[in-house]
Amino acid sequence: MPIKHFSKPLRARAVDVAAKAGVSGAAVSRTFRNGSVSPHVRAKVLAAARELGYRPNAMAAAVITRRSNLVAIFMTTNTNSHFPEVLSELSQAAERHGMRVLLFTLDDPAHVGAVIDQVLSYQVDAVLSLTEVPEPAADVLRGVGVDLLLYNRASAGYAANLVSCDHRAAGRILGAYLLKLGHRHFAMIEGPQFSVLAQDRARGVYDVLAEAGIHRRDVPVAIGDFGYDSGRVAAAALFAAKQRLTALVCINDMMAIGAIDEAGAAGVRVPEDVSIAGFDGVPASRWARYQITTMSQPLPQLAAAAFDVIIHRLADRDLAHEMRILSCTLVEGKSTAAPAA
Amino acid sequence: MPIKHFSKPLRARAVDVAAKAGVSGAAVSRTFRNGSVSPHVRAKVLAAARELGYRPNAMAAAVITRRSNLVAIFMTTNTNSHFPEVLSELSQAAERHGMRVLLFTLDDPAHVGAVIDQVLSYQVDAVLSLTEVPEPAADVLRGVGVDLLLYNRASAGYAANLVSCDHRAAGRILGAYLLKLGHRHFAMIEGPQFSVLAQDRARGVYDVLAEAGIHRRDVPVAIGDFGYDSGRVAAAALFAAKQRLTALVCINDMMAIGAIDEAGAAGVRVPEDVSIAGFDGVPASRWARYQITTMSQPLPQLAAAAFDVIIHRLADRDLAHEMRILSCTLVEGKSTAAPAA
DNA sequence: AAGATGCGTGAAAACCTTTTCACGCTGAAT
DNA sequence: ATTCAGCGTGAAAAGGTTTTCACGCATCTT
Repeated sequence: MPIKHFSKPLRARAVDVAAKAGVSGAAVSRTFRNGSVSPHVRAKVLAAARELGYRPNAMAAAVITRRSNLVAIFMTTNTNSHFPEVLSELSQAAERHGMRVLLFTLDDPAHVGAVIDQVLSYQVDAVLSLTEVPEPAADVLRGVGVDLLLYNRASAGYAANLVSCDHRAAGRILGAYLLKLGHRHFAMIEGPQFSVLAQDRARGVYDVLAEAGIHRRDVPVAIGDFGYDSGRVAAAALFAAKQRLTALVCINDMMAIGAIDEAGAAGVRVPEDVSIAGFDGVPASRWARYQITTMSQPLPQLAAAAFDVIIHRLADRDLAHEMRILSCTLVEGKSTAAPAA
Repeated sequence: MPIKHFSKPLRARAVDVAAKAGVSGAAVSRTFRNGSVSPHVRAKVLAAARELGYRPNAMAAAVITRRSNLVAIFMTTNTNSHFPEVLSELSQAAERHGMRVLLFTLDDPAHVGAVIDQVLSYQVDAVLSLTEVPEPAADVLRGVGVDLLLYNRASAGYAANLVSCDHRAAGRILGAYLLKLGHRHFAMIEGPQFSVLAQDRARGVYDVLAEAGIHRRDVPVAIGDFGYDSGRVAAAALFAAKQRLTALVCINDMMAIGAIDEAGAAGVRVPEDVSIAGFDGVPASRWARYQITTMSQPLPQLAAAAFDVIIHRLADRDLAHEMRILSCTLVEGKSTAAPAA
């Protein structure tokens, strides 16, 4: 008679509830899984369960169901701007769909194999990644039939599901807004080369500028790394240049904030001398000091869409890859205005 | 023969590996759990496992082991300041101890019962909370023998494990620093009444001020809600008051940032006219524009200590409650200086 | 009145692992 | 030469659930 002495206070099992209610274990299971049970039996089961403090064992259920109701979320330390909001939206969206969030940090590239092992060991139903997933890892997931959903990134080189914003369109909208204000002399703080998201935003801006007859080569560019400090450095370089400049587009809010602070230090007035705009809609963009004009991302809708896709595909296995692209909305702050005459 | 048609590509089981390796299932289990296996058998098992892409099923293991290696983390939407760092530190610390993080949002008080049900259903080994846990919920956890660890909060009314900073001592250190600079005219932006953490910090400051002969009633106070805007409003009120003021202590960095911005708007120079200091050490406190003097929290050490406690108690059940208090360190920024003569 | 239909129910098989126990073997102690 | 301890191993039980299947019973059709 193996496995006998427990140190934990042992919890009630379905069979205990069944005994107490005078029904079979199957009835208990059906009651908790909304199967068809007569109201009479259901009441008895519920009463017994309450009395015993019974809670179904999700682990045991997962073993037989082959569904854990777990979604792995991949994050990085060096995380994107509005992390708390994103994570809490996701966790609540998960909860609404009866799923739970298992969190993994995907920092060390050498370690990603081990993470994948853990993820699969826990039988997650899907993986949602806030960060790049190396192709080999994605291959492993596909190999065992676990869905991978890229969250708010530009699509990877390989096929995967995608829920993201239309960053290029956001670039167009922001560019158009500045053009409409009357700006003709632009500069840009772009993101790292590898960031497709950053490239998309920039491309949108350039598109609409080109349509207005402003050539890309006439737009001075500095490159940043998405961080505050790099925004300051980049802005300093652009301000120092001789070229006339009335509108500075920063590829994310953090760098826009750095740029505004640099403007303050350099005696450049915002928005009187130069308009500065960003992307993201991070909380700090709304601080009274900054009030940045920015393209804000629909965080709750993104999270909802993500679980929509996940649930959808879980129900209807082997569907084609799904992509959901949402649009960003322009938030008119006080960092932009018509250029001086 | 129930349960026959799988839609998922089915994964290799231990018994499959055993068959391929020509050993028993027990040997496979022992190999993966570092039990005693001869090198010869271990090699055969590993080879077969690799070939089949086998990964142990953590769910099935949890059922029989009664250990899930899962730690529930409770967060809130309206989250504390350096959330990304905290969460990534915790997730990595968990990984180092062979544990995984299951994330829950504990926003809606009416909903906390349901969350606890889920937590227990997933057989988590411990709960680590970044937020207040209502006493009834804590009681339920204690009732089933699941450890509750309060993370960076002042202790709750009830008994629980605690890993936190010595906020009162931090208050003392910061107060002493300002006194040493020569300040005698203080004001304070405190936190909400209900926040014991905020009260602790304030108490520390008042303690050291009193020892220097400055009475609490001579320190003007404004109350904020930890947010940027409330920092501005509070600072505006204090600047407007007649009373002389050379040092403004804000109970967290976010409000200190608001206060600095308000000073800028009100024509009060920092630190020439007034020194401003905060608590936390959030990333924005290091932005070139602010460079706040602040009491920084030892985030990595906190996370490590948390899992230390969890592992420790898991190994040695029914130990007394454990408390680990770490100290904060003073970061001298540029928002403080000796008062003008 | 006889058959068909439907629904709620319980017994038992199934899910995938871990752990106990007994067994055979080797090498040490008597 | 015998007993003893120690170790690696496999068979089988255990863990807590879900699901199938068959069965009884009531309701509906002709």
